[in-house]
Amino acid sequence: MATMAEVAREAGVSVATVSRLLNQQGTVSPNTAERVYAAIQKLSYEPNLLARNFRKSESRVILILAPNVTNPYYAHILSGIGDAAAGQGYAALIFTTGDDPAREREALEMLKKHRADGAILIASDMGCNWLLEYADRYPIVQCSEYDPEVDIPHVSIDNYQATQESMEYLIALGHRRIAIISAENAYISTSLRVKAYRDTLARHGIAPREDYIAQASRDYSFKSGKWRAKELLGIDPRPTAIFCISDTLALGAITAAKELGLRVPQDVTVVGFDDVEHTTMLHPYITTVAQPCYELGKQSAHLLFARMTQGKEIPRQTLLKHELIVRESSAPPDLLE
Amino acid sequence: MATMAEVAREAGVSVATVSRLLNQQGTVSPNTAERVYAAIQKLSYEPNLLARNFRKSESRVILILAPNVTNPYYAHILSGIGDAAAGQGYAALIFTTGDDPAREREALEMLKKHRADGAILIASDMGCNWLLEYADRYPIVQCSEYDPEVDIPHVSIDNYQATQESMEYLIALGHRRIAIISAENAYISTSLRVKAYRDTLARHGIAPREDYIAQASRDYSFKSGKWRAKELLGIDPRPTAIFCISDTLALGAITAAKELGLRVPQDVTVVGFDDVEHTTMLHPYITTVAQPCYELGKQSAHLLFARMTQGKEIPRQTLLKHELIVRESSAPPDLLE
DNA sequence: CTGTTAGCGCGTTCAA
DNA sequence: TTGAACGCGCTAACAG
Repeated sequence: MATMAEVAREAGVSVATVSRLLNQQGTVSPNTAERVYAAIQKLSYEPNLLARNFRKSESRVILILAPNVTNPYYAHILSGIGDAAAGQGYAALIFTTGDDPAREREALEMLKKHRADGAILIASDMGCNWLLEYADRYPIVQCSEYDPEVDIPHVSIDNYQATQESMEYLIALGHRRIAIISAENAYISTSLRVKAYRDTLARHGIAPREDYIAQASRDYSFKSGKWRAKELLGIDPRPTAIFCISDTLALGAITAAKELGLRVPQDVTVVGFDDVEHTTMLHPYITTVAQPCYELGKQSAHLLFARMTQGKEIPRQTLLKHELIVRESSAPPDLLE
Repeated sequence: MATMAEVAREAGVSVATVSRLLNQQGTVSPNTAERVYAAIQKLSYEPNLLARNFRKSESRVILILAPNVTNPYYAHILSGIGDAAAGQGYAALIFTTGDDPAREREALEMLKKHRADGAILIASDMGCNWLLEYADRYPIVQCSEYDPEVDIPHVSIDNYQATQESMEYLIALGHRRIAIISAENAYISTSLRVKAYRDTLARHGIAPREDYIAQASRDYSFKSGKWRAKELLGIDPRPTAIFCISDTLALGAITAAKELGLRVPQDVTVVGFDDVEHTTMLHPYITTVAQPCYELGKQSAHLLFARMTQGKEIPRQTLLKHELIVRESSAPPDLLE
């Protein structure tokens, strides 16, 4: 592999000139520029990023932490981040944490070691005692989840508002016995959705029943959704609608209903959250709140770049637009029952 | 951020000693070792990977090229690669190519620039004229797709054998009018599957009908599967079974059947390929060929590491086990029709 | 507009 | 067992 010194010798100039040309720093006469380019061509020179990055003390890498990479919700966010990063000449280093704070912390060490210039935390619900220290010293942005008490820039949607809209929609349809399948995690999205669920019911004078509030596994697994739904649908009086805080859970609820001989939406309405694409592949298509996953990722990356260049003078919170999409899994309750 | 020199000064030793200790190179007396560790602790020193990697002329990064990151098939492979890489102290740099050879090539330039030590190409159907040059100079491994004519190590499954098993299964069920939905791409998996489809029919004395052979979009989109299936199901005589080369296409075929008022599997059998998890979320559960995606990724990474350490003396082809999983979407044809 | 030069932080000789 | 010294390839400050 040719080095810059060799190129310089070949072109009969100094390394500084070659460097200047490559970095559009200062000015180089068209004449010598041409000679240098010829030399580069001839030796098929490629700059050594190991050396360049070392010299400039930057890695041009951003760290992405996600619970996993197979959940389509995360995958779409990653996609948005990846494209935005590539557009800025950055590479995305993806670390999966499996929701393990220890691995999360371990990954953030990469920042200290100069393996990455900044980090985006996707769906991290960390205690934030020590996270803030990192965010103070390094550019860190959170995506989709965050701690409202902690001052770390983040991109998300208005989970409270989105849930409220879903609930208003269900109530307008005529539903009164509305259950919810939430999840056993500490995500802000989860608590905001549960809160909006309770508040909206209360505002309409509907007393929330504690047995209508179920919790699925922390990773929103299909199976846990199915089990919780079966329990809910066994309650007397049976809920006429189930609001699920993720599409996977909604799919589980629909399967549970079918296995109990209940039709969706005629016998029970099911509403999801996220709008991951594979739910549009089989009937009934799910009524759900669409999140702009790709955009969530893209904006997170842009926010991170802003943080890296402009320092801490960036917005603390960016909320993107959601959208309630009404499809087939929701209908008015059967009032004759 | 403290440097090694500062640690050395603090401990009253030379940088060489600190370095030796950190790299378990040579020997350091327990006495001084302790002093050095104390200094490291006190200054909370972290080695600068930028400098270390530069010095050792290695990036400890492997490049992953994938068409996208949202297709669950790729996502699971990425998951396997990521875990294997992390286990070896490597970071996985994921680049999405959108099936664009230009972007693929651009990404491989990273190898020349020393941004990565090796690369894994997932589902790359490149012409391979120039790919071989790269593979000759750098550690490169292909995952899932490869060119049989080109000598690049790869990990995949036996697509021919797997398809043959599916076809034998359908024929054993009594099917004779079997259609296939393939895809408009140049993947080896596609051509092997189509070939096995034809060969197996022929071996059973069934003349293949060209109009039973459909091609969906190159990325196996749900919609294209649906359209192709609708066309196939409109043919007289109507096929009693459709073999799809991906689960997404199978989902499309099932939807098409439903929209035409046909029941699966009573009126038409549908078989898929890949066994991506979300197909187990809604009925009918698909009969499909399961690919060990995670393992495919993991083995690819191990193969790459072998290539990086042992040079070119590694197996050219690694074939992992597939499995035909019979579920609900397949049944004997209705012989009374 | 161009060349000389000084490190960046580390690993690794070679001597002691 | 330890230390002194060199250089990886590049950028940037300075001098010309």
